[in-house]
Amino acid sequence: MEKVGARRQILDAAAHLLSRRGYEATTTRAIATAVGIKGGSIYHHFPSKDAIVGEVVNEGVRVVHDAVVAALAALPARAPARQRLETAIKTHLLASLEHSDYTSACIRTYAFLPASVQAECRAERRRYEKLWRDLVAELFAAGLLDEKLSPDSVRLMLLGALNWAGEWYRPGGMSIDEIARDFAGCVAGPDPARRKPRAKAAAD
Amino acid sequence: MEKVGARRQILDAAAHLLSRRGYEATTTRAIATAVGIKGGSIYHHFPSKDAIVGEVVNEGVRVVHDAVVAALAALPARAPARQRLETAIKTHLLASLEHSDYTSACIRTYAFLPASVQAECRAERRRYEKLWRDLVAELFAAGLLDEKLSPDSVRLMLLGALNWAGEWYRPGGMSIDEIARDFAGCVAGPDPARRKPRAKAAAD
DNA sequence: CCTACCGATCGGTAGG
DNA sequence: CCTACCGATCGGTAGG
Repeated sequence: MEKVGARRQILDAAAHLLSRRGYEATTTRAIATAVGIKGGSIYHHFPSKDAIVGEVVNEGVRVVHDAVVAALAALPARAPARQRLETAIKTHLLASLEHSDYTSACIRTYAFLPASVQAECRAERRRYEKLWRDLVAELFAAGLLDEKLSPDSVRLMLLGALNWAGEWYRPGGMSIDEIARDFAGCVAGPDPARRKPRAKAAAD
Repeated sequence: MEKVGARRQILDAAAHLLSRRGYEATTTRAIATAVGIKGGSIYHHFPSKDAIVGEVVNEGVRVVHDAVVAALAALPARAPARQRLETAIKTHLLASLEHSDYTSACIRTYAFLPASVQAECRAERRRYEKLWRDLVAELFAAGLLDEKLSPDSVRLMLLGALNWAGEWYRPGGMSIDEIARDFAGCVAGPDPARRKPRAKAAAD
C-alpha cells in the first residue's frame, strides 16, 4: 500500500516548490523530477501548470479554513472571545508554518499568480475572511477592543501579521504557542483565564 | 533638461515591474522596452539582471528607513512614544504604498530573490529592524504595552501587518491616516492627545 | 545603443 | 508514463 496516487504526489511536490521558490521558478519539469517521472508525463495527470497551481492554492485556503473551524468547534461551548482569538491565531500559524505546504504556498505566491488562478480561489478566500470578520466582531462585542477602531483595520492587521510570519518564523526560535499568545495579547489584552495562581507562597 | 539618466530610468522601470509582477516575470527585455531601448542594451548600463534587482531592493530599504527617520526627527523633541509609533507606521505605509516602487518591490519580492541578492541588502534590513526594535522599547518604557509581551512579538506583528498591507490596500478605500491610527491604536491604545475636545456643547 | 546571435530552458504536444 | 520534439523566451554576449 505504498501507492499514494500520482495526482496527490504531484500536488504535494508543487506545493512544496511553490512555497519555497515561487510561481515562475516552480517548473513543470521540477515537479516531475520531484515525483520521479519525466517532464512531459505531468500532462498525463493535469492539463496545464496552472491547473496544478490552482488546485494547490485552493487547497491551501481550504486547509487553513477547515483547521481553524475545527479548532474553534473543539473549544468549550461558551469559551470566551479572547480564548477563541488565540486559538484561531495559533491554528492559522500551525497550518501555514508547520503543517501545510499548501497553505504557505498560497500565502506566499498568491500576489503574483496569473489572474485566472487568483480568480479561481477568490470565493474560498472570502469565506476565510468572513470567519475572521466574525471573530473580530466577537471581540468588539466582548468589549475587548476600543470602539473607535475599525473592525476592518483589526482584521487586516491580524491577518497581515499572521500571513507575514512565514517570512521570519524559524523552527528553533519563538514557539508558535508563544507567538499566538503575544499576538492575541497585543490586540485584545492578556488572557484573564491565564492569570497565574499567585505561586503557592513566596517560593522563588 | 529631460535627460533623467539611463541608469535611473532602468532602475525605476525595474522597481515598477518587480513590485507588480515579481522577480522572474521581470525580464531584462521588459525593463528595456519600458525605457525605450532594445533588450541587449541593458547590459551597457548594468552587468546583470541581479545587479539591477540588487540596487532596487537596497534602495527600497534605504528609502523607507530614511523616510521614517526623517518623520520621527520632524516631531517635537519630546513627542510621546504613542505619537512616534503612529508617525512611523504612517510613514512606512506611505513609502510602501504610495511613494516608492522600490520599497514595495523589496517587500513583495524579497522572499524569492536569489540568495546573493538577499545577502546584499541584509545589513540594510537589520538597520531598519533596529529602528523598530528601539521604537517598541520606547513603548514598553512608556508603559503602553503589557510587560508580559515579548518585544520581538510586538515588532514582528507590527512590521508583518505593515508589510502585508500591499496585498490589500487600494487607493480608494481606507486612507493611510486611518490605517495608521488604527494599527497604532490596536497595539498601544488610543492616542490621549487626540481625545476630542468634548464638542462645543451638546450639539449633535 | 543596436543587430544578431548563443545555449539553456520554458510550457506544452504528438505518437506511441 | 516515455521519447522526442515544438515555438517562444530567457539572461547574456560579440562586434560593431
